[in-house]
Amino acid sequence: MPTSPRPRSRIQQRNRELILDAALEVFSLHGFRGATLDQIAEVAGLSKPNLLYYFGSKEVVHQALLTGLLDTWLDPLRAMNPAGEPMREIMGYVRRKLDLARDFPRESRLFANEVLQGAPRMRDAIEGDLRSLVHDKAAVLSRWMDEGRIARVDPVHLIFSIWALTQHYADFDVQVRAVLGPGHDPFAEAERFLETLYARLLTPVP
Amino acid sequence: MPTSPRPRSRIQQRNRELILDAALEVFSLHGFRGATLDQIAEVAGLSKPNLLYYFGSKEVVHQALLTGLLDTWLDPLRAMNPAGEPMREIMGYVRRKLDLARDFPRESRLFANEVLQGAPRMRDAIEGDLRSLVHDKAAVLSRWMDEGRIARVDPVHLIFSIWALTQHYADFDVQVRAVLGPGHDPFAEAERFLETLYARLLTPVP
DNA sequence: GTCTATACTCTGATAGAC
DNA sequence: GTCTATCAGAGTATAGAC
Repeated sequence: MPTSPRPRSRIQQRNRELILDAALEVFSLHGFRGATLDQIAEVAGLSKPNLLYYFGSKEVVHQALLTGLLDTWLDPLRAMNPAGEPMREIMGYVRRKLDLARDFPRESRLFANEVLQGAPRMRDAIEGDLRSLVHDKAAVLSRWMDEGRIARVDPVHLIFSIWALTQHYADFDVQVRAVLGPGHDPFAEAERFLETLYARLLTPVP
Repeated sequence: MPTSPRPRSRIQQRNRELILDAALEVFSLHGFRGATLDQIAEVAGLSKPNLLYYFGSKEVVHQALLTGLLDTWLDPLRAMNPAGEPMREIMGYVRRKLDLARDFPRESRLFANEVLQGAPRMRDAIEGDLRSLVHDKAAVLSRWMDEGRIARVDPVHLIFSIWALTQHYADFDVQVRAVLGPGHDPFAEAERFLETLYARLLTPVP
Protein backbone atom coordinates (compact mmCIF):
# COMPACT_ATOMS: atom_id res chain seq x y z
CA MET A 1 0.00 0.00 0.00
CA PRO A 2 2.57 2.66 0.91
CA THR A 3 4.66 2.36 -2.25
CA SER A 4 4.01 3.15 -5.94
CA PRO A 5 3.36 6.52 -7.59
CA ARG A 6 0.14 7.14 -5.68
CA PRO A 7 -0.76 10.54 -4.34
CA ARG A 8 0.36 10.96 -0.73
CA SER A 9 -1.15 12.89 2.12
CA ARG A 10 0.45 16.11 3.23
CA ILE A 11 1.83 14.47 6.36
CA GLN A 12 3.28 11.61 4.39
CA GLN A 13 4.91 13.97 1.95
CA ARG A 14 6.22 16.08 4.80
CA ASN A 15 7.71 13.10 6.66
CA ARG A 16 9.33 11.68 3.54
CA GLU A 17 11.05 15.01 3.02
CA LEU A 18 12.15 15.19 6.65
CA ILE A 19 13.67 11.73 6.36
CA LEU A 20 15.42 12.39 3.06
CA ASP A 21 16.85 15.63 4.34
CA ALA A 22 18.12 13.96 7.51
CA ALA A 23 19.51 11.05 5.51
CA LEU A 24 21.34 13.43 3.20
CA GLU A 25 22.89 15.09 6.23
CA VAL A 26 24.09 11.82 7.73
CA PHE A 27 25.05 9.85 4.60
CA SER A 28 27.02 12.80 3.21
CA LEU A 29 29.08 12.96 6.41
CA HIS A 30 29.69 9.28 7.07
CA GLY A 31 29.08 7.39 3.82
CA PHE A 32 26.63 4.52 3.51
CA ARG A 33 28.23 2.08 5.93
CA GLY A 34 29.20 4.70 8.47
CA ALA A 35 25.69 6.17 8.71
CA THR A 36 23.15 4.68 11.10
CA LEU A 37 19.36 4.67 11.06
CA ASP A 38 19.44 5.89 14.65
CA GLN A 39 21.26 9.06 13.60
CA ILE A 40 18.96 9.64 10.65
CA ALA A 41 15.84 9.11 12.76
CA GLU A 42 17.12 11.47 15.42
CA VAL A 43 17.95 14.23 12.93
CA ALA A 44 14.55 13.74 11.29
CA GLY A 45 12.83 13.88 14.68
CA LEU A 46 11.10 10.54 14.18
CA SER A 47 11.37 7.13 15.75
CA LYS A 48 13.39 4.49 13.93
CA PRO A 49 10.40 2.20 13.30
CA ASN A 50 8.48 5.16 11.94
CA LEU A 51 11.34 5.94 9.57
CA LEU A 52 11.24 2.33 8.40
CA TYR A 53 7.53 2.64 7.85
CA TYR A 54 8.24 5.19 5.11
CA PHE A 55 11.36 3.61 3.66
CA GLY A 56 11.60 -0.15 3.91
CA SER A 57 15.32 -0.29 4.60
CA LYS A 58 18.53 1.67 4.86
CA GLU A 59 19.32 0.74 1.26
CA VAL A 60 16.02 2.17 0.05
CA VAL A 61 16.63 5.53 1.74
CA HIS A 62 20.09 5.77 0.23
CA GLN A 63 18.88 4.79 -3.22
CA ALA A 64 16.11 7.38 -3.03
CA LEU A 65 18.80 10.03 -2.49
CA LEU A 66 21.01 8.85 -5.34
CA THR A 67 18.14 8.68 -7.78
CA GLY A 68 17.98 12.07 -9.34
CA LEU A 69 21.23 13.26 -7.80
CA LEU A 70 23.23 12.53 -10.94
CA ASP A 71 20.73 14.43 -13.05
CA THR A 72 20.96 17.46 -10.79
CA TRP A 73 24.71 17.17 -10.93
CA LEU A 74 24.87 17.02 -14.72
CA ASP A 75 22.24 19.64 -15.48
CA PRO A 76 24.74 22.52 -15.64
CA LEU A 77 26.79 20.65 -18.24
CA ARG A 78 23.65 19.70 -20.15
CA ALA A 79 22.76 23.37 -20.33
CA MET A 80 25.95 24.24 -22.22
CA ASN A 81 24.63 25.42 -25.55
CA PRO A 82 26.47 24.25 -28.72
CA ALA A 83 25.02 27.21 -30.60
CA GLY A 84 26.12 29.78 -28.04
CA GLU A 85 29.26 31.89 -27.78
CA PRO A 86 32.00 29.45 -26.57
CA MET A 87 33.66 31.53 -23.86
CA ARG A 88 30.32 32.62 -22.48
CA GLU A 89 28.96 29.05 -22.44
CA ILE A 90 32.01 27.62 -20.67
CA MET A 91 32.09 30.39 -18.07
CA GLY A 92 28.37 29.92 -17.54
CA TYR A 93 28.95 26.24 -16.92
CA VAL A 94 31.72 26.93 -14.41
CA ARG A 95 29.54 29.43 -12.58
CA ARG A 96 26.53 27.12 -12.43
CA LYS A 97 28.67 24.25 -11.18
CA LEU A 98 30.20 26.46 -8.51
CA ASP A 99 26.74 27.63 -7.48
CA LEU A 100 25.71 23.99 -7.05
CA ALA A 101 28.75 23.34 -4.86
CA ARG A 102 27.93 26.38 -2.73
CA ASP A 103 24.19 25.78 -2.42
CA PHE A 104 24.19 21.98 -2.23
CA PRO A 105 27.40 20.93 -0.47
CA ARG A 106 25.76 17.90 1.12
CA GLU A 107 24.76 16.56 -2.28
CA SER A 108 28.31 17.13 -3.47
CA ARG A 109 29.72 15.23 -0.52
CA LEU A 110 27.21 12.40 -0.95
CA PHE A 111 28.38 12.06 -4.53
CA ALA A 112 32.05 12.28 -3.49
CA ASN A 113 31.57 9.59 -0.86
CA GLU A 114 29.94 7.33 -3.40
CA VAL A 115 32.65 7.72 -6.04
CA LEU A 116 35.45 7.58 -3.47
CA GLN A 117 34.17 4.18 -2.37
CA GLY A 118 34.18 2.86 -5.92
CA ALA A 119 30.66 4.00 -6.86
CA PRO A 120 29.10 0.61 -5.94
CA ARG A 121 25.59 2.06 -6.29
CA MET A 122 26.17 4.39 -9.23
CA ARG A 123 28.47 2.50 -11.58
CA ASP A 124 25.83 2.02 -14.27
CA ALA A 125 24.81 5.67 -14.26
CA ILE A 126 28.41 6.81 -14.44
CA GLU A 127 29.33 4.45 -17.26
CA GLY A 128 26.09 5.33 -19.08
CA ASP A 129 24.50 8.77 -18.83
CA LEU A 130 27.50 10.57 -17.42
CA ARG A 131 30.00 9.10 -19.85
CA SER A 132 27.89 9.79 -22.95
CA LEU A 133 27.04 13.35 -21.89
CA VAL A 134 30.72 14.12 -21.35
CA HIS A 135 31.67 12.76 -24.76
CA ASP A 136 28.82 14.68 -26.34
CA LYS A 137 29.94 17.97 -24.81
CA ALA A 138 33.62 17.19 -25.40
CA ALA A 139 32.77 16.98 -29.10
CA VAL A 140 31.23 20.45 -28.90
CA LEU A 141 34.33 21.82 -27.19
CA SER A 142 36.50 20.12 -29.80
CA ARG A 143 34.56 21.78 -32.59
CA TRP A 144 35.01 25.19 -30.97
CA MET A 145 38.74 24.51 -30.82
CA ASP A 146 38.83 23.46 -34.48
CA GLU A 147 37.12 26.72 -35.35
CA GLY A 148 39.72 28.64 -33.37
CA ARG A 149 37.13 30.16 -31.07
CA ILE A 150 38.85 28.80 -27.95
CA ALA A 151 42.41 27.61 -27.45
CA ARG A 152 43.16 23.93 -27.92
CA VAL A 153 43.32 21.66 -24.89
CA ASP A 154 42.12 18.12 -24.12
CA PRO A 155 38.33 18.66 -23.91
CA VAL A 156 37.57 15.73 -21.57
CA HIS A 157 40.26 16.78 -19.11
CA LEU A 158 38.95 20.32 -19.41
CA ILE A 159 35.62 19.04 -18.10
CA PHE A 160 37.40 17.06 -15.38
CA SER A 161 39.17 20.23 -14.33
CA ILE A 162 35.88 22.07 -13.92
CA TRP A 163 34.51 19.26 -11.77
CA ALA A 164 37.66 19.05 -9.67
CA LEU A 165 37.98 22.79 -9.10
CA THR A 166 34.34 23.48 -8.27
CA GLN A 167 33.63 20.41 -6.15
CA HIS A 168 36.82 20.92 -4.18
CA TYR A 169 35.23 23.95 -2.51
CA ALA A 170 32.28 21.86 -1.33
CA ASP A 171 34.02 18.58 -0.50
CA PHE A 172 37.10 20.07 1.17
CA ASP A 173 35.21 23.00 2.67
CA VAL A 174 36.67 22.38 6.12
CA GLN A 175 40.22 22.52 4.80
CA VAL A 176 39.58 25.54 2.59
CA ARG A 177 38.13 27.53 5.48
CA ALA A 178 40.86 26.43 7.88
CA VAL A 179 43.54 27.69 5.49
CA LEU A 180 41.80 30.93 4.53
CA GLY A 181 40.85 31.76 8.08
CA PRO A 182 37.91 33.97 9.09
CA GLY A 183 36.78 36.95 7.06
CA HIS A 184 36.89 35.15 3.73
CA ASP A 185 34.15 34.10 1.33
CA PRO A 186 35.63 30.97 -0.29
CA PHE A 187 33.06 30.76 -3.07
CA ALA A 188 33.22 34.40 -4.06
CA GLU A 189 37.01 34.20 -4.23
CA ALA A 190 36.79 30.91 -6.11
CA GLU A 191 34.54 32.47 -8.72
CA ARG A 192 37.01 35.24 -9.45
CA PHE A 193 39.93 32.80 -9.49
CA LEU A 194 38.21 30.38 -11.85
CA GLU A 195 37.17 33.20 -14.17
CA THR A 196 40.81 34.22 -14.50
CA LEU A 197 42.00 30.65 -14.85
CA TYR A 198 39.66 29.67 -17.68
CA ALA A 199 40.05 33.01 -19.44
CA ARG A 200 43.82 32.53 -19.61
CA LEU A 201 43.56 28.84 -20.46
CA LEU A 202 41.02 29.19 -23.23
CA THR A 203 41.42 32.62 -24.81
CA PRO A 204 42.73 31.86 -28.30
CA VAL A 205 46.16 33.18 -29.20
CA PRO A 206 46.57 34.11 -32.85
CA MET B 1 60.74 6.69 8.78
CA PRO B 2 60.27 7.56 12.45
CA THR B 3 59.87 4.48 14.62
CA SER B 4 58.75 4.15 18.20
CA PRO B 5 61.47 4.38 20.83
CA ARG B 6 61.14 0.70 21.71
CA PRO B 7 63.01 -1.70 19.39
CA ARG B 8 60.86 -4.41 17.85
CA SER B 9 61.59 -7.85 16.51
CA ARG B 10 61.46 -8.52 12.79
CA ILE B 11 58.17 -10.42 13.14
CA GLN B 12 56.63 -7.60 15.11
CA GLN B 13 57.75 -5.06 12.58
CA ARG B 14 56.46 -7.22 9.75
CA ASN B 15 53.04 -7.71 11.36
CA ARG B 16 52.65 -4.05 12.15
CA GLU B 17 53.29 -3.27 8.52
CA LEU B 18 50.83 -5.94 7.36
CA ILE B 19 48.17 -4.45 9.61
CA LEU B 20 48.80 -0.85 8.59
CA ASP B 21 48.72 -1.78 4.91
CA ALA B 22 45.47 -3.69 5.33
CA ALA B 23 43.99 -0.86 7.39
CA LEU B 24 44.93 1.67 4.73
CA GLU B 25 43.16 -0.47 2.15
CA VAL B 26 39.95 -0.74 4.19
CA PHE B 27 39.81 2.73 5.79
CA SER B 28 40.47 4.43 2.45
CA LEU B 29 37.52 2.62 0.89
CA HIS B 30 34.95 2.86 3.68
CA GLY B 31 36.02 5.67 5.98
CA PHE B 32 36.56 5.21 9.70
CA ARG B 33 33.04 4.20 10.73
CA GLY B 34 32.41 2.07 7.67
CA ALA B 35 35.55 0.00 8.13
CA THR B 36 35.54 -3.04 10.41
CA LEU B 37 38.33 -4.79 12.28
CA ASP B 38 37.12 -8.06 10.74
CA GLN B 39 37.87 -6.77 7.25
CA ILE B 40 41.25 -5.37 8.26
CA ALA B 41 42.25 -8.59 10.02
CA GLU B 42 41.20 -10.66 7.03
CA VAL B 43 43.14 -8.52 4.54
CA ALA B 44 46.16 -8.62 6.85
CA GLY B 45 45.86 -12.40 7.21
CA LEU B 46 45.70 -12.26 10.99
CA SER B 47 43.10 -12.99 13.61
CA LYS B 48 41.22 -10.08 15.06
CA PRO B 49 42.57 -10.53 18.61
CA ASN B 50 46.06 -10.72 17.20
CA LEU B 51 45.50 -7.45 15.40
CA LEU B 52 44.36 -5.91 18.66
CA TYR B 53 47.50 -7.21 20.33
CA TYR B 54 49.53 -4.91 18.06
CA PHE B 55 47.18 -1.94 18.06
CA GLY B 56 45.05 -1.51 21.12
CA SER B 57 41.93 -0.34 19.33
CA LYS B 58 40.42 0.65 16.01
CA GLU B 59 41.13 4.28 16.86
CA VAL B 60 44.81 3.55 17.43
CA VAL B 61 45.19 1.86 14.03
CA HIS B 62 43.52 4.79 12.31
CA GLN B 63 45.59 7.35 14.17
CA ALA B 64 48.79 5.49 13.27
CA LEU B 65 47.86 5.89 9.61
CA LEU B 66 47.05 9.59 9.90
CA THR B 67 50.25 10.35 11.76
CA GLY B 68 52.78 11.12 9.12
CA LEU B 69 50.22 11.15 6.31
CA LEU B 70 49.95 14.93 6.37
CA ASP B 71 53.72 15.27 6.23
CA THR B 72 53.93 12.99 3.20
CA TRP B 73 51.13 14.95 1.66
CA LEU B 74 52.77 18.32 2.19
CA ASP B 75 56.34 17.35 1.32
CA PRO B 76 56.00 18.29 -2.37
CA LEU B 77 54.86 21.78 -1.40
CA ARG B 78 57.59 22.05 1.21
CA ALA B 79 60.13 21.25 -1.52
CA MET B 80 59.14 24.31 -3.57
CA ASN B 81 62.30 26.39 -3.50
CA PRO B 82 61.92 30.18 -2.98
CA ALA B 83 65.33 30.68 -4.59
CA GLY B 84 64.51 28.64 -7.69
CA GLU B 85 63.11 29.63 -11.05
CA PRO B 86 59.37 30.25 -10.44
CA MET B 87 57.85 28.43 -13.41
CA ARG B 88 60.15 25.46 -12.91
CA GLU B 89 59.38 25.28 -9.18
CA ILE B 90 55.63 25.41 -9.65
CA MET B 91 55.64 22.81 -12.42
CA GLY B 92 57.84 20.61 -10.28
CA TYR B 93 55.34 20.89 -7.45
CA VAL B 94 52.45 19.97 -9.74
CA ARG B 95 54.36 16.97 -11.07
CA ARG B 96 55.36 15.70 -7.63
CA LYS B 97 51.80 16.08 -6.36
CA LEU B 98 50.45 14.19 -9.36
CA ASP B 99 53.03 11.45 -8.82
CA LEU B 100 51.82 11.11 -5.24
CA ALA B 101 48.23 10.79 -6.43
CA ARG B 102 49.25 8.11 -8.93
CA ASP B 103 51.52 6.12 -6.64
CA PHE B 104 49.61 6.48 -3.37
CA PRO B 105 45.91 6.66 -4.26
CA ARG B 106 44.88 4.94 -1.03
CA GLU B 107 46.62 7.60 1.03
CA SER B 108 44.87 10.24 -1.05
CA ARG B 109 41.48 8.65 -0.46
CA LEU B 110 42.15 8.23 3.26
CA PHE B 111 42.86 11.93 3.43
CA ALA B 112 39.81 12.76 1.32
CA ASN B 113 37.57 10.64 3.54
CA GLU B 114 38.89 12.38 6.62
CA VAL B 115 38.40 15.92 5.29
CA LEU B 116 35.04 15.05 3.75
CA GLN B 117 33.81 14.00 7.17
CA GLY B 118 34.88 17.26 8.71
CA ALA B 119 38.45 16.22 9.58
CA PRO B 120 37.47 15.15 13.15
CA ARG B 121 40.89 13.55 13.66
CA MET B 122 43.05 16.03 11.74
CA ARG B 123 41.61 19.43 12.57
CA ASP B 124 44.60 20.55 14.61
CA ALA B 125 47.12 19.51 11.96
CA ILE B 126 45.12 21.25 9.24
CA GLU B 127 44.70 24.46 11.21
CA GLY B 128 48.35 24.34 12.24
CA ASP B 129 51.08 22.88 10.03
CA LEU B 130 49.06 22.85 6.83
CA ARG B 131 47.74 26.37 7.23
CA SER B 132 51.09 27.91 8.05
CA LEU B 133 52.91 26.09 5.25
CA VAL B 134 50.35 27.29 2.73
CA HIS B 135 50.66 30.89 3.89
CA ASP B 136 54.44 30.59 3.82
CA LYS B 137 54.46 29.36 0.24
CA ALA B 138 51.70 31.75 -0.82
CA ALA B 139 54.02 34.57 0.28
CA VAL B 140 56.72 33.18 -2.00
CA LEU B 141 54.30 32.99 -4.92
CA SER B 142 53.16 36.53 -4.16
CA ARG B 143 56.73 37.78 -4.29
CA TRP B 144 57.27 36.12 -7.66
CA MET B 145 54.14 37.88 -8.91
CA ASP B 146 55.35 41.24 -7.56
CA GLU B 147 58.60 40.71 -9.43
CA GLY B 148 56.68 39.99 -12.62
CA ARG B 149 58.17 36.52 -12.97
CA ILE B 150 54.75 34.85 -13.04
CA ALA B 151 51.33 36.30 -13.82
CA ARG B 152 49.25 37.60 -10.93
CA VAL B 153 46.55 35.40 -9.45
CA ASP B 154 45.35 34.63 -5.93
CA PRO B 155 48.26 32.55 -4.57
CA VAL B 156 46.26 30.56 -1.99
CA HIS B 157 43.62 29.59 -4.52
CA LEU B 158 46.43 28.71 -6.90
CA ILE B 159 47.60 26.14 -4.34
CA PHE B 160 44.01 24.95 -3.84
CA SER B 161 43.75 24.43 -7.59
CA ILE B 162 46.84 22.22 -7.63
CA TRP B 163 45.42 20.12 -4.80
CA ALA B 164 42.02 19.84 -6.45
CA LEU B 165 43.31 18.97 -9.90
CA THR B 166 45.89 16.39 -8.83
CA GLN B 167 43.88 14.66 -6.11
CA HIS B 168 40.85 14.43 -8.37
CA TYR B 169 42.66 11.80 -10.42
CA ALA B 170 43.22 9.63 -7.34
CA ASP B 171 39.97 10.23 -5.46
CA PHE B 172 37.64 10.07 -8.46
CA ASP B 173 39.68 7.44 -10.27
CA VAL B 174 36.63 5.26 -10.88
CA GLN B 175 34.77 8.09 -12.55
CA VAL B 176 37.77 9.27 -14.57
CA ARG B 177 38.38 5.79 -15.97
CA ALA B 178 34.70 5.19 -16.65
CA VAL B 179 34.51 8.37 -18.73
CA LEU B 180 37.81 7.90 -20.56
CA GLY B 181 37.18 4.25 -21.31
CA PRO B 182 39.89 1.64 -21.89
CA GLY B 183 43.15 2.42 -23.66
CA HIS B 184 43.82 5.61 -21.72
CA ASP B 185 46.47 6.51 -19.17
CA PRO B 186 44.69 9.07 -16.97
CA PHE B 187 47.80 10.26 -15.17
CA ALA B 188 49.93 10.67 -18.27
CA GLU B 189 47.15 12.70 -19.92
CA ALA B 190 46.64 14.67 -16.72
CA GLU B 191 50.31 15.62 -16.63
CA ARG B 192 50.20 17.06 -20.14
CA PHE B 193 46.93 18.84 -19.44
CA LEU B 194 48.16 20.39 -16.20
CA GLU B 195 51.40 21.50 -17.83
CA THR B 196 49.41 23.38 -20.44
CA LEU B 197 47.00 24.78 -17.87
CA TYR B 198 49.60 26.23 -15.54
CA ALA B 199 51.78 27.48 -18.38
CA ARG B 200 48.88 29.52 -19.77
CA LEU B 201 47.71 30.64 -16.34
CA LEU B 202 51.08 31.77 -15.05
CA THR B 203 53.20 32.86 -18.00
CA PRO B 204 53.56 36.61 -17.49
CA VAL B 205 52.14 38.87 -20.19
CA PRO B 206 54.08 42.10 -20.66
C1' DG C 1 52.51 -14.00 20.35
C1' DT C 2 48.63 -16.25 18.74
C1' DC C 3 44.45 -18.53 19.13
C1' DT C 4 39.40 -19.85 20.77
C1' DA C 5 35.74 -18.39 23.27
C1' DT C 6 33.04 -14.93 24.85
C1' DA C 7 31.27 -10.48 26.93
C1' DC C 8 28.88 -6.63 25.72
C1' DT C 9 27.32 -2.89 22.74
C1' DC C 10 25.45 -1.21 18.50
C1' DT C 11 22.57 -1.64 14.48
C1' DG C 12 18.99 -2.94 11.14
C1' DA C 13 14.69 -4.62 11.13
C1' DT C 14 10.08 -6.62 12.97
C1' DA C 15 5.96 -7.41 16.15
C1' DG C 16 2.19 -5.70 18.03
C1' DA C 17 -0.38 -2.31 21.09
C1' DC C 18 -2.78 1.95 20.50
C1' DG D 1 0.74 6.20 11.48
C1' DT D 2 3.31 6.11 15.49
C1' DC D 3 5.04 4.16 19.42
C1' DT D 4 7.42 0.59 22.89
C1' DA D 5 9.58 -3.57 23.08
C1' DT D 6 12.47 -6.70 21.21
C1' DC D 7 15.12 -9.86 18.17
C1' DA D 8 19.12 -11.46 15.45
C1' DG D 9 23.36 -10.36 13.71
C1' DA D 10 27.44 -7.64 13.39
C1' DG D 11 30.92 -5.14 15.74
C1' DT D 12 34.64 -3.86 19.25
C1' DA D 13 37.17 -5.50 22.72
C1' DT D 14 38.79 -8.78 26.51
C1' DA D 15 39.88 -13.30 29.03
C1' DG D 16 42.56 -16.94 29.25
C1' DA D 17 44.57 -21.33 27.33
C1' DC D 18 48.65 -22.71 24.90
